[in-house]
Amino acid sequence: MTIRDVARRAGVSVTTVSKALNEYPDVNESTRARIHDIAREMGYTANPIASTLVRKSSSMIGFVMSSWVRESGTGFMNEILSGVYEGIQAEGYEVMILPVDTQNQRKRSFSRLIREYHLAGVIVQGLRTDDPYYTEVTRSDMPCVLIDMPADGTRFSCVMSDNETASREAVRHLISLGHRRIAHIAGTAQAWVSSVRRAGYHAALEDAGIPRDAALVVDGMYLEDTACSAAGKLLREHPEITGIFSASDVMAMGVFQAAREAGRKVGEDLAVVGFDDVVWAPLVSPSLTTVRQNFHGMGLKSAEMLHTLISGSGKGETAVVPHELIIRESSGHQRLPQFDAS
Amino acid sequence: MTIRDVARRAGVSVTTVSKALNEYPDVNESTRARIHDIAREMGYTANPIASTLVRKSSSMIGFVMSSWVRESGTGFMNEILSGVYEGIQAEGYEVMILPVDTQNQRKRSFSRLIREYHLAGVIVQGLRTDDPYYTEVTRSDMPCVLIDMPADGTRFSCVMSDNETASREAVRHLISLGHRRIAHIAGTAQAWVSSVRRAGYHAALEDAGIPRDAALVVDGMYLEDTACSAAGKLLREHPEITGIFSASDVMAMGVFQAAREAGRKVGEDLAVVGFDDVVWAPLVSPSLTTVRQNFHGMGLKSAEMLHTLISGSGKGETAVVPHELIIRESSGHQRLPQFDAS
DNA sequence: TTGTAAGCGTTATCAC
DNA sequence: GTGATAACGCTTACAA
Repeated sequence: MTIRDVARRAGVSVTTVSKALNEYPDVNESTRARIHDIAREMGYTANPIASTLVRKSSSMIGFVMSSWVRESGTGFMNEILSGVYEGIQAEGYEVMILPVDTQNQRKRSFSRLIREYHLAGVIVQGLRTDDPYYTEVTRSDMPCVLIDMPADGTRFSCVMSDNETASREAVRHLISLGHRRIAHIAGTAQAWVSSVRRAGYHAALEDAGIPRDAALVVDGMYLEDTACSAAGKLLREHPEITGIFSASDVMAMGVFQAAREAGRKVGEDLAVVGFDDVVWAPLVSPSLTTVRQNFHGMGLKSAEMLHTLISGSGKGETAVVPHELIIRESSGHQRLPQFDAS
Repeated sequence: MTIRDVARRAGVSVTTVSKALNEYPDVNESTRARIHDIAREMGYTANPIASTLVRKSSSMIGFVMSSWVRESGTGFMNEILSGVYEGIQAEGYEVMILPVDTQNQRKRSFSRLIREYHLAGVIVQGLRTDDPYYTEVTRSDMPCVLIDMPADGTRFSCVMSDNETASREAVRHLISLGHRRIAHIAGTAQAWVSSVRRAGYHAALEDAGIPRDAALVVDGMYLEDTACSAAGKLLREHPEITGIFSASDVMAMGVFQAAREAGRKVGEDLAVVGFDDVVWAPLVSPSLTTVRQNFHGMGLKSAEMLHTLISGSGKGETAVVPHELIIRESSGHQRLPQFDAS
């Protein structure tokens, strides 16, 4: 069934049907109503493929993410996507998920895909700033919302947690428990959030008048293994460390392992705070004190902001989604003052 | 840039270009080669929207799943999708994810969406057999692969774990440890896998000559809370139970909770086996003995089978993806014979 | 306010 | 082997 059938049935031209259904102003109110009724009755909806072809713009959006496997186990991609899908539902977008696969990167160009399918806009999540797709997407003039990435222009919107404040609070928590020698396991240098979280760590130290020590900041590359060996080295060379702030929960697990190997007890003689609050954070032993990010909220917000951009009803802006420090066992209890004098 | 530009550049008609690029036989080999070269040089690729419009078939497939939120925390949707995306990559399909949202079910008809977008086929995951979309999709003549669902026709393909054997092995494991009074927390009756897992449970009992007891099988609805209260009731009314086989890891967590409330020690005086091996199964305390499903493999296989169906190069069939019983702490150790005599 | 007709970029039909 | 030409189903100048 096509628009012609509706036109025939309504006794008008296809033009009128198209205009009526697309809510153009230049169509008689009663005609419009009648056409709407008939269309509903016939169960007609415009073929999106045909209208995309002529309009050169679809109601499909792209969701560019790093590969599925990389996020496997943390579960936050699900959260983000559930938010995105909730956000698009009202406006009737569809979404095309475009996982960046480094292996096939040469084969598929997203900008090509986006152009070919006339995607209305894209949401980009957690790409490194040196990822070819990052520049490819952001260089285009496509409506674009970046999650957890900095905007280098006003044409985009951004949604993110307040990573600096969150990190600052996490470290302040450690300080309030009496810790003074606090290390930081940072993420990849190429990931923008890493530098921001590091800044928050530094800010908290400064707030408390604790001098920075570059030797206490190591790169864990967001990988459990790397974090484990980095933390191990740290604990060996600086046994006076009593607190560690890890830029991700996954890396915090590496710290747990390193602590075990170093004969330290997390939650007792070593306080650990993570970042993300992944699903298993409350389940590990000891349960992990961490910064909860509202991933669902970020997905939802990004969908809403993308719609704003697409509809032209607003400019690009940055949205901050509230976080929350979740205190569990791994950060332990208040340290007794005398323990500090080591 | 369109096909006309390529045609102009090659000094042939658009028809010839189209035929050459689509590998039709009736085009001169040298012409074809030249056109290919020019197209590559110009970076031309056919507009999929336009070709979908005329071909009435796209290279996009649908992935119908239950809502994102429902799977949140288990992480297996990621696994399946990572497999699906790996499987489609070679053939160049795109994927449109269609999460079933019970709230908006009336608003969106998938068969309409599938028809409108001329999807080449669909993969359906874990819908209940009484879900309207299940009948909607399976009743259509669309190439279709069902994950974890029974095929009621030869037009579909199915991919699943051997749920019966897996359950049988899980329960046999409990029996081999010396357990005789073994309860089963089943999933929703409407989910097909539930009945199969229950059958496996019964088969294992029969294998060991242990009489069935209907009172030891309860419905946990795949929910942690429901499983918790069901298991609690079970442990209260049948304190002689020493082993519980749960049809999912999530429900096993409900069992853990119920055991705690009943003063039973999982892994010591109560053996628990789950199903799925979700990401946090090794992290809970005690770590969970469970059946590992190869979700990535299921996704991969389903993509391959869907391609077979779409390309017409094969009939629908059922693929079984290997599972594995992962023995951890929750099933405990060999029970001493004298403990049986209670 | 309504209708006619020309596209959108392809592929399919059918002559040449 | 190759090329006009007519679809595909829709939107949109432009004309009425």
